Amino acid sequence: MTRESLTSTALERAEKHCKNQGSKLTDKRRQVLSGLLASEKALSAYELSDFCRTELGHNILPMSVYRILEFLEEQNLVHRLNLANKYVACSHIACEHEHRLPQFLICTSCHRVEEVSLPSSVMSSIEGGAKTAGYHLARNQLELECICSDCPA
Amino acid sequence: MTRESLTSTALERAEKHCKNQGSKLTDKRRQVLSGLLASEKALSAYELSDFCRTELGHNILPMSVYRILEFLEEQNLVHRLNLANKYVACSHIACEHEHRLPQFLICTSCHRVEEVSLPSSVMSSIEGGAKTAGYHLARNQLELECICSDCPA
DNA sequence: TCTTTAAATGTTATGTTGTAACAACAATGA
DNA sequence: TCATTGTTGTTACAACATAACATTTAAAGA
Repeated sequence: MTRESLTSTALERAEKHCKNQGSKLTDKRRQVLSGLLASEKALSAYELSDFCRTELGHNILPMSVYRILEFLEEQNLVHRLNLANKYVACSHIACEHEHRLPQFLICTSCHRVEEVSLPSSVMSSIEGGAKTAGYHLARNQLELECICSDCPA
Repeated sequence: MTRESLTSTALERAEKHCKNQGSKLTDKRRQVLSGLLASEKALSAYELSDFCRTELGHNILPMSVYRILEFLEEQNLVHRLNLANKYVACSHIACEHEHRLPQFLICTSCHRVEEVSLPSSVMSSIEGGAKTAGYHLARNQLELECICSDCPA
């Protein structure tokens, strides 16, 4: 499947998903989401604002981008990467898979991001280690600083 | 052991450690490190600058704090938490333990931080998952967003 | 000791990320 | 139509971080 058709499929599903939730995927929200889907890598809100303007011709100021990203994150359509202060589209919008607890491999060099699913035994073992220390996990989202295969070690 | 004696022990060891590395723990560096050791929780560079001034009477501007934290991190005396944009003193300075790959449980509510060591099997399993996706870990430092036992869930 | 050099710190300016507060506009339902 | 709510625009500012250059301090060699 081409990137374009994947994107349009994802946008259709996102629209249905929002409707099911009783909210709306407005034009601006669709533009921001399509920007993230078109990007090869994670983008900050400011970068995404630039990307939408220069690549897609959509003028969306950073403040609006923040608000829209917040909305899209509530809808599980995008993920915020706290380790990088950047955002990625959820890689499962266009596919049939149920949404699982996400783990992210973030290339610190080029900001390419891979969304993976580690064995649940790993996550439960981490959770167990936290519990021993008197903590419990606030988000089961794991973010790992990596180097991808395209970047020099 | 009291917090004060732990701190002075840690500072002594830090000084020796630096000397072994051919570098120096200057007055300012010692002040910044003692600030972090005295703090109950992770601090940003600006917060640490304030803390040193108001609690310890040491005037160190944020720019210097950044430089000094960079130095202390190279010496493995402090850790930068990318998830919170804050810094903590390494919890192993004063103790005999060898420095292992650190994992951090970070309370997102009060910024209290616990430095733990998860089983190496967990880390290797994570590393394996990354390798499958064509990534390799850049830092074996795991940062987990948690809620500590003192904070309401 | 004196001089030279390098390291550390001070200072100013600016870039980047994120939020607060309020205005304007649009969609919806009574 | 009018009121209400939700969405977006706009301005201002707070917090985090770095760049560039000046000044001071420490170390090393003559």
